[in-house]
Amino acid sequence: MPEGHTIHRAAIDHHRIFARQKLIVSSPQGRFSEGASILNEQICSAVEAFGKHLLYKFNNEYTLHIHLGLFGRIRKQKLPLAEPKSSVRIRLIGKKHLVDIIGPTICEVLDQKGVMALIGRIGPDVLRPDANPDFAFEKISRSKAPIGRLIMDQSVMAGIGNIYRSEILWRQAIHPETPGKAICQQAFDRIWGDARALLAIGVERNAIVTVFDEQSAKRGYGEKYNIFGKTNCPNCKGEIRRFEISGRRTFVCETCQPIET
DNA sequence: TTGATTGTTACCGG
DNA sequence: TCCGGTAACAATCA
Repeated sequence: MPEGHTIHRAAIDHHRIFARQKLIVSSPQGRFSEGASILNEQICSAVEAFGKHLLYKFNNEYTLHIHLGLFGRIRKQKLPLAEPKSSVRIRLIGKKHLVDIIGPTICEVLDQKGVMALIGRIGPDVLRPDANPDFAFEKISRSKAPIGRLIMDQSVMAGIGNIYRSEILWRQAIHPETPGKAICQQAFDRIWGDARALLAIGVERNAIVTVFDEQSAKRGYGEKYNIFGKTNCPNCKGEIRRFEISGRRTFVCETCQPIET
């Protein structure tokens, strides 16, 4: 679930239901009691996403920092209260809604300095209007690491996860094993633009959708991916190669995505 | 019970 | 210094 679009969607949604409200913040399992007590009964001023990091800002200058990792989930419900699942780490309650944060890898309270440090170490987020893509291109064009690794490196550019990685590179006909330094400005611009467009659609539809043929448009659903988890290329029908980049499965059509060096 | 999974970081060796 | 590999952590489902 958690690629960048999930977090941005949550930020927009939670800002809508929580901003300017005094929140009840609790730690049902008691595993985040100190943090919860700092934030409890404070007014939420903003909810923002930076890459896959979610920040709830409060008027007392403290910020709740959430990262869902691979397994974390966010569950929003309308009041009245329901019993939290046993894996709920922190629960936020506003006037009409509650949000449970389930199994995050990061759940902590940051001060202003901590927030600055966090934002400083995250690369430009493809979904943020204030992102500077030049920073990412600069890093990519100086690296000999494969582009498939670089675009998913959140300190290079933020937001892309394992599914979008294979999908974007296939759509842009770029081989994931192409070294960063072999990626020209135009190729990078295509990657950045496609990432931004796809993740924005992901935010809207609350799903990873990278296929836009007539059939799926008419029906409103259909195949969601072009290449991820597939055995044959939808374009040339050839066999798709499956391998790993930094321990994560990657899919490539050697015919449609020729490698450049 | 085992394995797989839309993620990240600390640590270590080359 | 930089790069790649490995372990650790998280929750759920088939």
